[in-house]
Amino acid sequence: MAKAIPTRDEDYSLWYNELVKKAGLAENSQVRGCMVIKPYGFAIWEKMQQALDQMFKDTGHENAYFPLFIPKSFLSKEADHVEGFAKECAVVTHYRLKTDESKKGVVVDPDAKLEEELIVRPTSETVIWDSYKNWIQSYRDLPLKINQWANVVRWELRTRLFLRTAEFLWQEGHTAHATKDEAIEETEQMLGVYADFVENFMAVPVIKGVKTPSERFAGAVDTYCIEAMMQDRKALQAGTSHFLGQNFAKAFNVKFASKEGKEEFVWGTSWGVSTRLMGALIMAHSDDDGLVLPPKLAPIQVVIVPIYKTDEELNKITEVVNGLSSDLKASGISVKFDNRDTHKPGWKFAEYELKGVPARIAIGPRDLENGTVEIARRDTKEKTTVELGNVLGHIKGLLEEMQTSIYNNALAFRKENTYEADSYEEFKELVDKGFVYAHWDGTDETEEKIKEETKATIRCIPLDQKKEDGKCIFSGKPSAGRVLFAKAY
RNA sequence: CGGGGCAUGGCGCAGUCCGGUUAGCGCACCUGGUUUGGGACCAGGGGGUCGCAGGUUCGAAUCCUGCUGCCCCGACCA
Repeated sequence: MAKAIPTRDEDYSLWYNELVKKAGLAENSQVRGCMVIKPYGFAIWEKMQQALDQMFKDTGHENAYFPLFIPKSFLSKEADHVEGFAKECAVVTHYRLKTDESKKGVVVDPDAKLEEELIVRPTSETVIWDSYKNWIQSYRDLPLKINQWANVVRWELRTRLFLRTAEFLWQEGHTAHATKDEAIEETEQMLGVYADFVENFMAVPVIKGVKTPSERFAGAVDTYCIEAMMQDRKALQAGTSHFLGQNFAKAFNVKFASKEGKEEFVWGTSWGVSTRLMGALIMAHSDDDGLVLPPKLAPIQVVIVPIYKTDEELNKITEVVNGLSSDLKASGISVKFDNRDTHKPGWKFAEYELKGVPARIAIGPRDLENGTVEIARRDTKEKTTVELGNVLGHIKGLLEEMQTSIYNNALAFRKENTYEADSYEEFKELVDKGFVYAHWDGTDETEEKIKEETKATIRCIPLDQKKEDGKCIFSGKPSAGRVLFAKAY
């Protein structure tokens, strides 16, 4: 897989930024901390959206849309929630501009001050629960399982393309249930959906787990997460699913009449993944020649490049290509025939490698003579000559093989860079090299001290944690199992 | 918000220390020709308020003052 990818933070960042720009995915906007997603980047995001949306529907969810603005008072209804988000909110205070004295520009009209400021949503729990209050009266209205595709704004101090921008696109699910067990089940189910998507579509292996109290979502009782390893061996939180208990129901007074005729607060969940997944996709698989996209998410799965000298040759090639591409398309494979005469074949090869197109078919005079084509795969760069009649079968097999091979490579990489530490000395050394499983005494203080001294955080308490008695690497106090430590984005 | 760096054509940079012709190079772009199985070559051409605002000077990309924006590292976070 990747060759010569820089591992120093600084160099890796530069490499990543350059790749995102060169591949035509996104660029920094003039607007502070925001990003412009370019057509090719958005096409990949759309593939992700499509797959996720289908998975949400298959698990009984419906889409809806709620307001961008949240009255300030809503946010203060849930104490932990407001504390968690207060420091990163964009606030609308006025509703009008006017030309300034010098007539050269515009200024905020001080007479147009809002009575109650509006917050640009950093997440929608509050507006949504405010609606749910009116939607839910009886157990017959439950469960309520809704998803929203939207943009949110968080005024982060430091931004990075896709990974942390001031405005980002995401999906947020918000559900309400009659019982605690059902809500927990929903939380875990959606974590499973995310893990399934990230592993089977994005070809990125993840570790499912529960966050420690200090890393929990503001307002949640429990936060579940999936954590993935990037090629610089750092961890990236790829998705979260929260069990909200009755916190928001109580804050927004959402009650229902149970079968037994009692009035009870509903139980809630929320879960989300964002355009950060684009960052994960890029950082997990790319090499020095550009992106490596798993076939299931590649906007173009097969590109066909003609090699010709004369119009006559091009015509012959086009004839063959037309047959080929209609066969491929009939099998649900997305094909692009790049017959532009403005670029040479070599240029096109490099361009589609940069964009991560999984398979490339080249057809030239030599092939016309032999009744063959040349098929190259992006991940390994292997080239094979294939008889015309076998192209469809070959491509189908290749795309499937690449999807699993890309995943297996990422999994092997993670395994190679995952360790167990039994002493703090050992831990400090290993945590620079990747994921480290170690014993922890379960206290906030220990977690915080380790973070201060090593920059590593507890990514999660793995769901498949095996019971194993041990001693906390920091305090020496007893521990019942290892937790996952890593440096993270 | 702290620490470091940067701002010169669409992109990447040189020139700034030590002020002085017409601000230069690579890539990209346009025209013509030759090319086309891994980012072609030759010839010609277009494109710049040197981040912004003041100041010093006969003269400022270059010196001084103030401002703004961006990038990287940290704190915060998906």
